[in-house]
Amino acid sequence: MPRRYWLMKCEPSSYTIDDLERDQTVSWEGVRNYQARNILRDEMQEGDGVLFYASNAKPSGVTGLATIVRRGYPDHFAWAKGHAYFDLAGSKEAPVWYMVDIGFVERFPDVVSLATLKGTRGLERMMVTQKGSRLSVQPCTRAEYNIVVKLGRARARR
DNA sequence: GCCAACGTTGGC
DNA sequence: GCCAACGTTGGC
Repeated sequence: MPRRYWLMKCEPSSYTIDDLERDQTVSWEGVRNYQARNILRDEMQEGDGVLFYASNAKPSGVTGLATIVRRGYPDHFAWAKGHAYFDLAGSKEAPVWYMVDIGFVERFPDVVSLATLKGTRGLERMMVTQKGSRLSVQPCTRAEYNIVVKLGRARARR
């Protein structure tokens, strides 16, 4: 299986690339959307590349890179009664929701803003640049990933 | 804070 | 199975 690439969103009020740099690895629980669940459960593999995206931020954009360090496994918070991520769907015996672990790779010196992504050739078809794109875990192509990495690193040379 | 876009729920 | 109502996401 060749290395694949993803974009994962998180609001800075919950977790940031700085938090990930401090923690080095973190479990990505709490995703409660079936399309995203399918990606977490079935598609992500250890070593895949992740664009770490800050949503609802000033500005929103890609703040760094991560990688999948543990492929999909059941999100046990889904059956923790009283927990914010508790969900009636599924059970320990028949899990519905899944999570992965991600690891820190690199923090960009500056955020690559959504406006920049939208204005960059080659990213016109990237999911995050489309209007109304709400999926919190999105696939992207290797070409798109590489373009964003270049943008993120280029800013260090200003 | 506003509101458009989206996913989910539930009545019928 | 349709679709209106609702709650959430997330850009601005």
